[in-house]
Amino acid sequence: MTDPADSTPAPPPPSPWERERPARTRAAVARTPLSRERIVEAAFTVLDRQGLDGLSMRQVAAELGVTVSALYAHVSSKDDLLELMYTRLFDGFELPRPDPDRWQEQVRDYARAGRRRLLSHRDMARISMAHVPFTAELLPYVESLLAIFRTAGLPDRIAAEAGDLISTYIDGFVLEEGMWRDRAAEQSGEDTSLARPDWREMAEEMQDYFASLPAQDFPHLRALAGMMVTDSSDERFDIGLEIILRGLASYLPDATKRAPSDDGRAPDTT
Amino acid sequence: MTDPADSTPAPPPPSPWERERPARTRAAVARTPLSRERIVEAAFTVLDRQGLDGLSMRQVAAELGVTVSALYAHVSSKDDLLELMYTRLFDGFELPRPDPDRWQEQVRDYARAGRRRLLSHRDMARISMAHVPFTAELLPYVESLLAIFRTAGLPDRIAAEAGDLISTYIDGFVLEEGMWRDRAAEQSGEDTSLARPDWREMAEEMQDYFASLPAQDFPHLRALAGMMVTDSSDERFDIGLEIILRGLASYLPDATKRAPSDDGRAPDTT
DNA sequence: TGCTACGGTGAACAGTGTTCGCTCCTCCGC
DNA sequence: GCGGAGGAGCGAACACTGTTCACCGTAGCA
Repeated sequence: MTDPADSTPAPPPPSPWERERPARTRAAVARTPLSRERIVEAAFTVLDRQGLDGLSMRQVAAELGVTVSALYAHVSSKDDLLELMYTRLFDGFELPRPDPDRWQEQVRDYARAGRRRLLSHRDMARISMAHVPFTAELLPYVESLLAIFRTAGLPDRIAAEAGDLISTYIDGFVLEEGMWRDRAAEQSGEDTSLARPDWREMAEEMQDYFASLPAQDFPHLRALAGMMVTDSSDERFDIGLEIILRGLASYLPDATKRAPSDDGRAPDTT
Repeated sequence: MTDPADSTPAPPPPSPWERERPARTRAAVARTPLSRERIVEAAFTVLDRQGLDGLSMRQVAAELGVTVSALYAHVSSKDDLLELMYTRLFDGFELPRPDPDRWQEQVRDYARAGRRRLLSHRDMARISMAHVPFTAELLPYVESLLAIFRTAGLPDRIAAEAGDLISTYIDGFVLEEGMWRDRAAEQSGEDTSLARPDWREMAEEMQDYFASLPAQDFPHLRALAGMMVTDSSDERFDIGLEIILRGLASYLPDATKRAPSDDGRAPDTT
């Protein structure tokens, strides 16, 4: 805020012509007039840099070169801001036209896309977990998911629960991913930027710990040590997803046809 | 933790004999000397009264008639305290001896008991969601769950993921329950003690809202309005659980035998 | 009787979300 | 061209938060 063109990445370029915008007598530089959109954008910047615990209204204000109280003219509270960020997550999420023959793949795509979006911003799963997509602008997305289930032929009770189930699964899975990442980061480097390869290191450490447990008390934990904590989370995510999908498929009227593994994409269980 | 006598519900009774403990000159009353256990207990009291957002170290200290800094002699941080509370949740959780023929019922019992415990303290699901049961004293519980899955005959990869899956499901479900409860409470009565019957009222309100949506844009949401938000959460919990169990069952070698609904307890899908 | 050890105190620090009175800039109507 | 009105942003304040640290009073031991 000291000089024009300082704190934000792309302020209007200097433009020597138009000597207008005479750089207000105040410290505030002449810049676009602080909308909800700009606040949300700045909040994401702070979130990615400092995590949810470091996301304070003052930090967001500083990011914009503005005082805290200015934010409250556009955002009614911090919860309001978090809800805006949550809603923003769904922007551009593409809604498939339900196809009964491809419903499992459509759900898979939906879930994977959801996870990808949650991973696109630090601690986003924590924010997502604290909200429910029942605001007016998010209803189309839950409608779309329910459409897939219902047109696939699932009973209503099952379809209604399935939406909650996979949403919870996505959020919960990514949340746990984030916890592992945080734990790994805090264990070695304070600054998260340098502590990238320690994630793998921590997975090994955890495996070693499981393997070191007394064999008579923890036979199963030892046996599964290699699978409980693995660095390829993608695979784990797909497995959990597949379990849910199979459970749902068992409720289809013609369950016999597509029961165990028919669509050729289910991960093998070796 | 496995003492024959349960953990702490019985602090030393007043004992009118022994007029000692001369009620220190200070404001502090003469009382047992502030252990970790007593701090956790007080924290639960504050939690139930004021919720997680109202659970501050100062409140806990006040509950004990003690200054904040005194707490830090027994508890290294607030996170430490929360972890203690999380661990305490498992106290007395009974571990079944895995029985391959009853594995589904055992998992159901496990899940229902878990949910019951989460419901026993306000906002407990939020605390649980932020932790992972990989500390030394909690490992027996995950071992026990894995034992059920493995002895039932599930492939290792599936068993490893199943533990995470149902844990996440339990936490996520109860967390959402709590959000509904909170929303209903804040909508009418500020004080949570008087706002009991409004939960049902809000469910109706939500159903009405869904039913009022434009029929052409939200056909499925309208069709499922009655099931998305119902006051009998128990039923919804069991349905989600059943979906997961069926998915898991589909991975059993002899999947044909117990595929759709054999154990007679699965809820019908009418 | 003196002394040490320790559990608890109170004040302080740096930070939080939120509110409110005020200043100053901009723009509109005259 | 000028005066007034509106409003955006400022800065200080309030009531909190988690955490630390120098101090002290009491208890038990020598």
